[in-house]
Amino acid sequence: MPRSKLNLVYIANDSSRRVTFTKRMDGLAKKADELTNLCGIEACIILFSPYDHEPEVWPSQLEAQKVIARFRKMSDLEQSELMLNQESFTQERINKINEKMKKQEKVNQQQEMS
Amino acid sequence: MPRSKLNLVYIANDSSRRVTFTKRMDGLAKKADELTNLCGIEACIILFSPYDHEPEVWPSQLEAQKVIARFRKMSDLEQSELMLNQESFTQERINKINEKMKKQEKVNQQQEMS
DNA sequence: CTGTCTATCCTTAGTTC
DNA sequence: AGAACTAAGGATAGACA
Repeated sequence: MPRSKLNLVYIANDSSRRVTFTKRMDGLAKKADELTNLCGIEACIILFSPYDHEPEVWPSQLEAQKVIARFRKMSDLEQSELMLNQESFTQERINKINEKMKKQEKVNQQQEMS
Repeated sequence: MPRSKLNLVYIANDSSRRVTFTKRMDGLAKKADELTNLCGIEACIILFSPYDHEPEVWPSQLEAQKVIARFRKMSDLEQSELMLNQESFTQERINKINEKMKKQEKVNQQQEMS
């Protein structure tokens, strides 16, 4: 950003793109480090660079695995909750229909008697 | 950082910690957005806040799933490579860790000076 | 390519409404 | 609570070694 305003577009030049990548990767990691320290939270960053055959992982491979595992668990939990909600919603509809059928039956019986 | 130098430690006060979380989460997402645009790469951030029962995911749930899947695949690949060529791989990692430690040491020294 | 420097732009803690 | 502001500290593009 210094010396010139940021242009948010792909850097065509290979070497300067690589330099920017390294600098900004460091910056991003530092920001993440500050955020997690200041707020006492867990986080991870995964990022693929064409410069390395392994992905960049912050803060560490192990920590990232932990965060991903927790993320997965929560996703699963959410889906279960969603299904539970749908079940109860469906059950509610069934109950309502049953109510209606009972009422209708009652009406039918009364009509037969008269 | 403005009005006072940053103290990189857990913010005890609940409401100001939450404000800082929101601001810095935005900042982090912006930085990640810039990095991925400028360098044409894929990335994701997963982060657990105590303010929400679901995790913050950047740039999106779907994109994160993709990145994680790719990460998993590469991890497997790495393990194969590790077995094939353990020495050079290990040496590379050792070099990287040494680099990181040097950088951190430098940061520590700078912080002590200020 | 890797590291250092610095002018300039960006981010954000504290404040106010 | 939440949005807007602003001074001050931080990040970084480009230049250089």
